[in-house]
Amino acid sequence: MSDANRMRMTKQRQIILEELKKVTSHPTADEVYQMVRRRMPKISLGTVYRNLEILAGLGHIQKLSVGGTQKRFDGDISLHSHIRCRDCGRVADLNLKLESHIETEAARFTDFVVLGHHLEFIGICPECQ
Amino acid sequence: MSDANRMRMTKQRQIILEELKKVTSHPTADEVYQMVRRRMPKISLGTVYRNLEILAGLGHIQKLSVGGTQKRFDGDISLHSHIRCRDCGRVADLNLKLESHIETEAARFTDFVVLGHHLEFIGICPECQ
DNA sequence: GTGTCTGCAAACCATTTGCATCGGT
DNA sequence: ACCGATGCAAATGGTTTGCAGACAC
Repeated sequence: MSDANRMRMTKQRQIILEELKKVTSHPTADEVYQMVRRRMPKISLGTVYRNLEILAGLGHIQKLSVGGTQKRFDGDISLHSHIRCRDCGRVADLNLKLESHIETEAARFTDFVVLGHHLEFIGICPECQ
Repeated sequence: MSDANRMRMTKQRQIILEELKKVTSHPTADEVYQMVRRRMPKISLGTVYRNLEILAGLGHIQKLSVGGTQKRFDGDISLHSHIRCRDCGRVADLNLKLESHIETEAARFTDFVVLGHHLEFIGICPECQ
């Protein structure tokens, strides 16, 4: 699964990756499915889920830990924060970064080993205002 | 729903609130159900879900927007960040707060109306290390 | 040829909901 | 008495999985 040596670059996987790199939205698995289906009508939703998981594991895409019921995926793997619409769930990028030592700082307050962080804003998108 | 005047303080609702205020963990709906069941064995899971939603709407408890598949609830309604265990999903408080200007700052970078933010750390809890 | 990947459909799991009845105010 | 709340069970919705055949290497 996470061993790139044994991973096959199937047509399905290729197209999922391409479509995700094309957009700046942060599609849910089902939205990726709809996008990919235009180019490959026979692909199954299960395959989309499996590949999103694999591609995220390899670091080619990002699985977003945002609120809401559905997971969202991002073709942009750079560290950046997001804002989610309270009303429609849409997610947009927000180019605000925390100082890089925030995790070191956080480690002082917990007995957990700190691995990373997410900053998410909640708001109302232009469409919903 | 959100009109406190019309809300009845049923025994179920009372106990759910009490149990949640008792603990510093951040239980899932099912964990709350298990806690409440000790005092009220006939309560239904549906009632727990309905009341958690209502209590959160009234601001008596907090619904956490953390990653993971299950929603979690917090009897502590103060603004604070959390750290979630990558391996077991456990959530703990982390007394690290961002400067209060962060939302005003964020508003400059987006066309969303900014309403709030969540800061979540990911790590490995003592049990899982 | 081998072993991973796919499509399909069924299974899973957290959460929500319809409904008849109950109980707070 | 009114109308919101409960218990129960079925429905929902997103995601995962088992399996037999297909395909990348």
